[in-house]
Amino acid sequence: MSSAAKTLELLTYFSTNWPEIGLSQLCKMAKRDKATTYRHLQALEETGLIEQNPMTKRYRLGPAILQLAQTREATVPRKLGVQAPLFELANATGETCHVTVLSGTTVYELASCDSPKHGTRAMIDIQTFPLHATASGLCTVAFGPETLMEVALSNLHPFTATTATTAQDLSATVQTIHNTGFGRADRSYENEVQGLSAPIYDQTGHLAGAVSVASVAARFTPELERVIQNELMIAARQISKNWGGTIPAHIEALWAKSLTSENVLETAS
Amino acid sequence: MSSAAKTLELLTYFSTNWPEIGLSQLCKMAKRDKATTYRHLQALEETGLIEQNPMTKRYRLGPAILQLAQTREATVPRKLGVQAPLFELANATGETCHVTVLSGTTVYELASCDSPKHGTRAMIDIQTFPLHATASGLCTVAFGPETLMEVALSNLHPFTATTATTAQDLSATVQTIHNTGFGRADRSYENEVQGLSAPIYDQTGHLAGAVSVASVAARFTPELERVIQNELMIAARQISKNWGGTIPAHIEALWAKSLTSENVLETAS
DNA sequence: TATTGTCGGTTCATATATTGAACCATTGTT
DNA sequence: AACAATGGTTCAATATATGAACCGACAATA
Repeated sequence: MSSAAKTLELLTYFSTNWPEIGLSQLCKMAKRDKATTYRHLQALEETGLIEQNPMTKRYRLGPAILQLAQTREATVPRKLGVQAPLFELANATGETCHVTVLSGTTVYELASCDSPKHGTRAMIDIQTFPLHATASGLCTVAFGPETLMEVALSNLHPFTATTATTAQDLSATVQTIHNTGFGRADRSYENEVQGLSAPIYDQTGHLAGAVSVASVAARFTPELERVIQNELMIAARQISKNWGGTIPAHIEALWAKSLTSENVLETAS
Repeated sequence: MSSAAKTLELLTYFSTNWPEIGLSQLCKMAKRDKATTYRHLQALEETGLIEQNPMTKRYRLGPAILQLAQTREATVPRKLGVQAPLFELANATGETCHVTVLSGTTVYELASCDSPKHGTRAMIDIQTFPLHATASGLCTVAFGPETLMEVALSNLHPFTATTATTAQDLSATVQTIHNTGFGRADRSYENEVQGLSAPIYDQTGHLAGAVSVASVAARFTPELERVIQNELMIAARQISKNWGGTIPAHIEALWAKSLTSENVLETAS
């Protein structure tokens, strides 16, 4: 691992739950030497990516981050096209919703929106989504570049009893997604969370990310699932449009089929 | 210079004007070897700080930036408390306004706001403000930590004919600011730009940044200066309040004195 | 007040990771 | 077809990162 990579990795330890970190603590977290970590922090501080709180002597993310974020959003306007549809989705479904983006072989959270409807909510507080265990991740594997499957296989960490931990499990799960057009994670990342997701496309015509709904598993029903799928389609289409892309015809076909068969199921029951 | 620092420095070459950069171009800009730069870019890409546009093969800022920005703003809510007062300031003065923050010994731009009032505007497109040549920088030197003067002295780059380039010039300029409570830069960064600024404080009680107005020098008059100073005080007070601080009494005293003497000047003329 | 533990920060010999000239494969231009 | 860009890769030389031990400051404890 390069020194630069080690330095950059330090940034990932900062989060809204853990916004300020002291030197010693950071050493423990990163499992590195104090002197090394200190020098890395200094390099980060020089560029303004982190700064030291003069009161507590602890470190926190710095102002340069905001600069870069502004440039990023000006370059690739992603968040802008996400806010409204995501808000709609959260309200329509009454659940917590996320939008993730694929960069390289990693699925990053771009935005999330909680619905105020229920007291209990599915809370997901991660910055990168595991490919094999979350609805977003699985959806990305299913419709993203081929190479993602290998990456997913290289880390099959078992989060819960239903996490796919073998190549067979995973490819079966992905196969289902290929057939339905919706990502699905049945308590496979957290025990009480049921995830559903749909792919998002941008102007390149390739998959750019996913939009997902994380339901509290206890109240997940087939009716709710249909509602969510319906809203996911709307959100995915809108976000793709805002990003300069469209949902490919083969996905739209899958969705149409999915809904039809479910309607049949419904009328049968 | 550490390898990590070199890696991080690459990020500074991305801006809204120059949002995507190819490997070779970046090498030229950073004056580094291609192999080195490539490895550095890879390190940045691994953490999602940059990504490669799959169409053009060029690099651009990545999605992880947005994550970090969200965390930063949740940790230290700066932008939030700036938007409204800055907008007011731009409208009231009819000029381009900036808010800068001090982190370590560097003055970063946090936000800017153009007024639509005039066809010509003072455009400043930089990410870090030179301490010795801009109103914000000078104001920060004047009211920030003592050590800033040394840093300022170590780089007296002559941007224009009126830039302070000697220790005497600089300390005279800073002395004036100490006396008036307003930063001032008379065409010392760009030939057509006249800058005025006021300090901002946060809950630590120390200087946290500056708010500034960049006027087109051709239309700068004593009356406009008074208007701007007045609006700067309002903005500085409001932003400091939003950041959990207040303008120290000695600064308020300077401002009160400044305004009085100017009123005298006005009635005299 | 002496003791202990922890904190942020620093030093220096050791050894490991970084470097860059030269090279390759593609692509687009003349 | 030759040329000049581009992005990407290799490997010996060496410059750079590393971490155990150390320091001074502070806070809690006895």
